Amino acid sequence: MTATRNHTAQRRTRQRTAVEEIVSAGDDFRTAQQIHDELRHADAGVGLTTVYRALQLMADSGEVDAIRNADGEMSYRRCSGGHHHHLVCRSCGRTVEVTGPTVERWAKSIAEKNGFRDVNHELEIFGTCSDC
Amino acid sequence: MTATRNHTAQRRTRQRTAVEEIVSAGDDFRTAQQIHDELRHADAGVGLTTVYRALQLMADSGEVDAIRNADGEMSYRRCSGGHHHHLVCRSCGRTVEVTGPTVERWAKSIAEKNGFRDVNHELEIFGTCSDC
DNA sequence: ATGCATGCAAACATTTTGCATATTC
DNA sequence: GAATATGCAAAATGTTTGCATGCAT
Repeated sequence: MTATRNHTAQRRTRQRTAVEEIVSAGDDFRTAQQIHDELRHADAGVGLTTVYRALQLMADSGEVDAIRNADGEMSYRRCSGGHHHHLVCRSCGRTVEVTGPTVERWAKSIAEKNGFRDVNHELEIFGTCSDC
Repeated sequence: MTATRNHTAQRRTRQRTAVEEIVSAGDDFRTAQQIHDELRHADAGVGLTTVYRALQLMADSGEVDAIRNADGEMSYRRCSGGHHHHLVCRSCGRTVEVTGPTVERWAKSIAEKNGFRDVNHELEIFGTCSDC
């Protein structure tokens, strides 16, 4: 058989590039709609549908982190690389990435103690930041 | 001034009781709609709107845990009391409640180290359970 | 030239709200 | 009897999909 195509053939389009640029530019989580607004503001001419689709693809490929905010909306942020968690200010929304071997180890061990394998976890810490 | 009423005067109604019973009966997270289905099935005669409202009140008062599932729907589960986290089998959905002073302390300390106050957190651990 | 990507509008799904009516206190 | 709770239908919200057209390859 011929070489297996990695995934789907990703095509480089003006709008997909625009979404990537906007996402890469920021440092915090933004919803698809916020990103669409910014693109609109920059006259990038990218439809909301396309933004949704682009972000989904980017999330699938691990290019961005996708989390769900308190309102149940998806938020996206460029991924800083490794595994990490988020410390979110519940007042202004400021986000700090945190990592900690402590939790990693704890989660893994408690899961295995319960007979779970192939473990991973999601952690969000909420608080009020110093500016608020 | 007259005594301040604690919150709103909660009234005991047939339907609110029915929701509480269904929630107390189960052990896993269910969406408002699933709970409504079960009530419907039991001919409890409780409207979907009421189920939503009842669950919101119960969540506010800490009577149930409310989390958002992967699809962004709210799920509710009777609260076993204290603060805890969930270990979820990604194959069969089995849920184990876990607690751990380790994470609690870690989350609190890392948050405060970043200048965050009034901290709380949400943690979900996913894995494959021994039965799967 | 081929076929994935786009974008509009419409479909969808979940949750919330307005308001008349029923029920609890 | 006063005030809250209910329930329907409709609104609101966020996201997805169908399909004709455009564009990258």
